[in-house]
Amino acid sequence: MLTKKTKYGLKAMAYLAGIEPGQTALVADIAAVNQIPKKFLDAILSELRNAGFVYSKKGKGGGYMLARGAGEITVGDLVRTLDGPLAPIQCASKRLYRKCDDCDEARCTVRLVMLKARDAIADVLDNTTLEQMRGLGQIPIDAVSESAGAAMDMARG
Amino acid sequence: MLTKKTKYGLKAMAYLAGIEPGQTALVADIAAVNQIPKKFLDAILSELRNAGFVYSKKGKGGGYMLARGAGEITVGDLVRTLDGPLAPIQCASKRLYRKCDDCDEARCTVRLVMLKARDAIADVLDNTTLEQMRGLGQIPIDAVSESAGAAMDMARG
DNA sequence: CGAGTTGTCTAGAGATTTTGTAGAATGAGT
DNA sequence: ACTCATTCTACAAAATCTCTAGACAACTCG
Repeated sequence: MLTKKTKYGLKAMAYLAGIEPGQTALVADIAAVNQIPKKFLDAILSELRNAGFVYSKKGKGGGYMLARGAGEITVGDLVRTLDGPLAPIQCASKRLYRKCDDCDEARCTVRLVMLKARDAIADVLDNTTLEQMRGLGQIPIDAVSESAGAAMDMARG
Repeated sequence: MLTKKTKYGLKAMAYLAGIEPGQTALVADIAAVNQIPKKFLDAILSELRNAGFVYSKKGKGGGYMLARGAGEITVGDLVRTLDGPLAPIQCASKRLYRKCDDCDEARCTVRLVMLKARDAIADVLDNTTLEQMRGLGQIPIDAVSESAGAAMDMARG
């Protein structure tokens, strides 16, 4: 399960993807609209800024904006930044791999299953950009929940 | 990320799936072979027992065995029992759904993405049985007799 | 029956992570 | 100067995770 921090971060990024390009949004506004504690969101956006996803400007007329186009930021990368590896267990992670100390890796069947789970998760999250995520809000719900594959194709298209 | 508890539980179940049908395994042996703290494993197996996945017998000659065939127990159900929902966020869960309080569900794009992630995860874990998981670990025989074989022999006493 | 074996249950300790808050500092604009 | 808004450091309550202790209950064997 993702932490609230990650969920808040994704919602904030979706918000930023929705404002006019070149405009900035205030933390206070993002927090109010999405029901996120303001100070907590401060820290989250700060982290996203250090990771290069958003650009910030202080003072009057300041605020946050995306550092790149919404079509060039994937949900997968945001989740990795805020929540850590996509894989269910770290020894099954590809980008944030770390050896686990309680089993022999080559023969650990749990790891082999989780490797497949990781690929399935990454296939969804790494192929969904902020722009596509926003687009999901305009699709009738039953079309999304009905078939993951069909929805994916739509999102990719 | 899954907790260690879940990982331990899966490893223990894989172990039980590997012994002769009708035989029991001691907690102490499962713990030793898989490097799991014995008392912790006690609690985990107890939970799996309450959930109906394993059968236990007290006293001399006792121990644990699978309550059903290894082909009838899915990794997904084990993970749900030990770790909770498969979905990255609970409002995107199907079997363990719970409303989230910080957003309007129908329009929450984060939820819609995580619904697809959930489907992808469930597609892997619900379609992988303990038997299939064990199959993933099939390796050359000479490699087995080395350390795993010795450990197994030790475990069977 | 009695002794040894093995799982069961309750309780909780210790560590870590999560979810925030407070308040001063920094930089930008007017 | 003054205000606005992000940034930084520090902290703390709450929840969760990981693991242990110890008494207890059920079982087998002789």
